[in-house]
This record gives sequence, structure tokens and C-alpha cells, in this order.
Amino acid sequence: MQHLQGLNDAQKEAVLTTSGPVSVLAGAGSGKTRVLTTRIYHLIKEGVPADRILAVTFTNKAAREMRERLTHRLGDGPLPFVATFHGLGRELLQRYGTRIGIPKYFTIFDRDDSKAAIRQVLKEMDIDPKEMNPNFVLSRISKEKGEGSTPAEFRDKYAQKSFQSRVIAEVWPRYEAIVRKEKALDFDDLISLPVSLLRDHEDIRREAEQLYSHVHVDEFQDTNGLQGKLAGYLSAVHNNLFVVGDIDQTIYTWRGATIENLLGFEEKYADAKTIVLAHNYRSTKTIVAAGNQIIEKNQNRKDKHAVTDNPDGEPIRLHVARNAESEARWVARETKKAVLAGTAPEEIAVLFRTNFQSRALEEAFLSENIPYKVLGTRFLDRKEVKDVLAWVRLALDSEREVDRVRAVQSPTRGIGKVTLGKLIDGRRDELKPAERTKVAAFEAIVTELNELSKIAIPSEFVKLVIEKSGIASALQKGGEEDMERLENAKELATLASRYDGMPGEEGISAFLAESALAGDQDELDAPGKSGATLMTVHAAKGLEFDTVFVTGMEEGLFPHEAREGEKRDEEEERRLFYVAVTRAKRRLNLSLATVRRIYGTDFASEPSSFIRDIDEGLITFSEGEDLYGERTIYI
DNA sequence: AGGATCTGTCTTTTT
DNA sequence: GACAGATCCT
Repeated sequence: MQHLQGLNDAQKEAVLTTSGPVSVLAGAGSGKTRVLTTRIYHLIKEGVPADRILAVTFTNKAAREMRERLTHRLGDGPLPFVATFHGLGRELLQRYGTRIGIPKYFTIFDRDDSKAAIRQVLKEMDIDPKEMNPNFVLSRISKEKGEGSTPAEFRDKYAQKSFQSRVIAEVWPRYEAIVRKEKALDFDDLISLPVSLLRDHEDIRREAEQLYSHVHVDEFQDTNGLQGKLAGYLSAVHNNLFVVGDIDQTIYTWRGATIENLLGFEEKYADAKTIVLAHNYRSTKTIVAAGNQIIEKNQNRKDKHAVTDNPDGEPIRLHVARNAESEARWVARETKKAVLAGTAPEEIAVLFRTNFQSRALEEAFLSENIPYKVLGTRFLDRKEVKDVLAWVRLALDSEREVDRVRAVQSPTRGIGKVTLGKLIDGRRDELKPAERTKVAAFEAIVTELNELSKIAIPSEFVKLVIEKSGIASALQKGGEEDMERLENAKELATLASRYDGMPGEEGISAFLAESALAGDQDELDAPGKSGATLMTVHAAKGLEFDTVFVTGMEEGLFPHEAREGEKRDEEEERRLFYVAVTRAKRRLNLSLATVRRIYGTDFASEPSSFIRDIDEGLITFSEGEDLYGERTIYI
């Protein structure tokens, strides 16, 4: 069995244990992705039909990479179904959803759409958004949905507790009504609806249990209760459930992830086999040692010690800068040095705890003329892109109100708040003749595009939308910035061309679904971009780089200070730091600023307590030139 | 109707 | 110090 070559004993065992429940506890850099792909390949070679194998990954990017690796090994043969939990949920709902009244073509509310809906509800209820933060309401509802709770259960349980809970109990069902009216589903629905579907409908469950004979789940430590259930349902008959994870890399508990799925695996499945992958193939001894030292400070974990045969490598560098700008300049210059010394720019990552830190870094990279890309500012979140997508959805279904409101104003066409209000309330007869003409013109465009959606291929259709909607001509009149926006809009057509092989509406619908489920890491694959990558530590999960900078190593920033009234989860912050450190293969740099500007005002900052978790002997120290004589830092 | 100007808010982390 | 929402002005 040639494909087993180069695997260690534990890895081989994981690949060859092809029946029954298996959990693999895999440390950072222990080759878990390789084990996963090899196992799937092995199953196929052993005669398991590819389409009966399921692999659930954490990001779309990871799914795409796995598909590529498998294609590489298998050639043109059929591939297993590889997707995120949300992609899997979508697939199941597409298959069975009509039986519980879910429309054949549904759209997916992203975070912004959901927030807008919450805002709308709060407004209807006459609640000042200052009193009730829509973000807070949404995250609370989202968490409840992630635990499988319903609005009614929530009301019975919490409504008496506090004013906030009372409001949420009222907002939630109204929010659901909006989502349903738009023939949409939100992120949580993509998990919770399949679960309730399988739970409540025995006939469907029987069918679904037969879909896959072997189920794989990656990053199992960051799954929530419902995701664990979903994996359980799909593997209930054959029990071939293979999960991979590392409790030390659990960084999404704030989103409802429970380590219990992984920790309780052996209890839940009595015949489960547990395999530990402790050998680190990624990093130098220095980095592995630092990782061990950091994570061992946590109490709530299982003892696990990573080892490696790699060379000692260079010491970890710690740089103290005067302020964020100075820190960024240092990072940019060190990046340049590394590139000149032969490191590929794609092998360099600059990490930070919070998104706002990217600004100073970006400016420094720009002024030092170093190519870079930023994750997190999603292409799909740009206004012009969202406008085009709204038009596309509206063209498919002219009933969609949220999209109609958006489309009618992009570009502006003399239809304002008042006219729109009359339209929404169905008071068409109150329109003045001039308004009537404008509305008719708008609706004619929508109708025309609807006809076109049935015959045009997806990429062509997106181009038509940009033209016919008037977005193109409006932006052509503008300056340089508008031209760039137009380019962005057109880029969407390029993305849509991936679906040109599918017929009209089906292709467009698949394209819309991918857009809605695209994550932060997917920016990495944006064509034509190269250079060092700037991103949050969360976004770096599952990735590896030759050289890593972890910036903003300051108390209150990393570990991040909890907001008032919430408790800070020190251990999760430390796991996050562990993730950051273990991304590095050869070079690890930490940096901090003695002054950090927050909301435009400067605050003196203390070095992060996490730095002290690493043995002093592993670190070399440097400080910014603009800091001379002021070295009073005690780390 | 839609742009210009002013104001208070906000920053964890995201499929 | 940016950015969205509210308010004012044309």
C-alpha cells in the first residue's frame, strides 16, 4: 500500500481503522489533514464508492484543498462530498427541505442581512437601538439556535428573568418571520433545520442514514451541540464516524462550540477507538517547546506533549515598539528582509487579535512597498458587490423585499423613502403619475432580467445585471474610486463563471449559495493576489507559514479584555495564542507597542502576560530605535 | 429625493 | 478616528 508510505504508526492506524467510531486527537502540525485525505483515498481504493463518503471541514478553503488533494490522487474519478457543516446543511435541505415547506430555491442571510432584520424588528417595536444593541440580540438568538432552542422555549425559560430577555423573546419570532418571508435561511438554520428534520421525520432519517457509509469531521473541537448531533444522525446506522480535533485549539466557544463533543466521544460511543497524534512535523524545536510551555498553563485540558525531530531553529524574537505605527513599520521591514533573503511572500503571515490592528500594518506595508493581502475585509461585503447580488436575487424572485429596497436605490432612480413606503404597504394607488412612471421603469428592468435569468449562463447573467440595472453607467460617470467599484462588480461575473456549466437558474442559485457561505479564508484564493498575508489569529486556524509575526502582544489586547459585564475566558485566549504560535514552521516573531491608540486616544500598554508563559531562554529581545532610553519594560 | 453635514457609537474573535 | 444614522439643506 504505497499511499501509507511516510506515515508514522499512529497515522497509519488512523488511516487503516476503517470501521467503527474513531477519534483522533491531533496536535498542531501533526499531519491530520494528510491522515484525513489518505484515509479517504484508502477507503476508495478499498472499494467504498466515493459518493458514499462524507468529509466535513471547518472552512470552504479547507474543503477545496481537500478536494484538490483527492483529485490529484484519484484523477478524474468521482469525489466524496466535502463541505463545511453549513454546506452540508444546505445540501440536506435542498434534498429534503421541500417536505417541511422550505422553498426549493432559498437564499442565505449573511451576518449583515440578519443584523438588518433585527434592526428592523427593533424599530417596529419602537426600541431604541442604543438601549438594545442589535449585535447583542443577534448573537444571543444565534447562540440559542445553535443549541436547538426555539423562540417559544426561550420565552418560557427566560422571559421573566430580565428586560433584555423579554425583548429578545419578542424580537426572535418576528425576526424568524422576516427571514421566512424573504424565503431565506440564516447560518444557524442551515444546521438546526436539518437536525430537526432528521429528528422529527423518521422516513427522511432512514433515507439520510443511507446517504453516506463513512463520515469524517475535521476540527471536531470547534463543533457545537447541533453539529455533533448532525454527524451522529448521518452515521447512526453504520457507526463509521471518524473525527479529528485538538482541544487545545478550541477557539470558538463564544460561538457555541463545545469541547464536550470531542471529550465525551468515548463515552457516547462505547466501542470508540482513540488515536493520539503527538508528533509535530511542522515546527522547529524552539517553536514546539514554546507551544508546549504556553498550553501547559491551561488547567482545563488533557495532558498532551508535542515532540519533534526538527532542528532547534532560531530563537523567537520579541520586538518592543513605541506605538502601533512603529510596530507595523518593524514588521513590514522584517518582512522585506525575509523576502530578500529568499522566503516566499506567501510563506509569511502577520497575525493580530482584532481587526482594527490591520490598519496600521496595511499602511506600513503600503509605504514600504511590500505586497500583501488582508483577510477579513471581504470582497463580498463591498457595497457595490452586495448591490449586484441583491439585483441578481431580485431578478430570480421579484417578491424579495430586502433586495428590492436595496436594488431600487442602486443606482438612485428618483424613488425615495416615501414612494418606497407606499410600495411596501401595497398603497400603489396613492402614487403620483411621475412616481408611477419611475416605478414602472424599475419593474420593467426586473422583469427583463428575470426573463434573461432563464436563458443566460451565470457569468453572462451577472454582466447583464450590471448593465441593465444602471449600476455600470452610474459608476462610469464617477471618478477613479467608482471605476474601481465597477471592476469589483465585474469581478463578480468572473466568480460566477465557475457555475457556467450549470443551466440558468440552477447555476445562478448555486453561485449565490457559495457567495453567502464564503468565509474569510476564501479571500486567500482571490486570483491575482500575492504577498504576505495579514489576518486575525482566528482566520489563521488550520494554516501554516514559514515565518509568522504575532503582533499586539499587550495586556488587554491579547489576551483580550472582556467587555463590561462579561467574564474574560483566559484559557480560550491562551489557546488562541497557542494557535498563533504553532502556525510557524521556522521563524516566530512577537511584537508589541508601548502605546496603543484606541478610539483615537492613546493609552499606555503593558506587555502581555502570555509572553511570560514562554521560557526566557527561547527569546531574543529587540526594541525600536524611537524607544531609546525609555526602556522601562519589564516582561 | 438626495446630497452634505453633524453626531454619537464603537472593536473581539465568524461559519 | 471611522462610520453609520439622524438631521438639515438644496
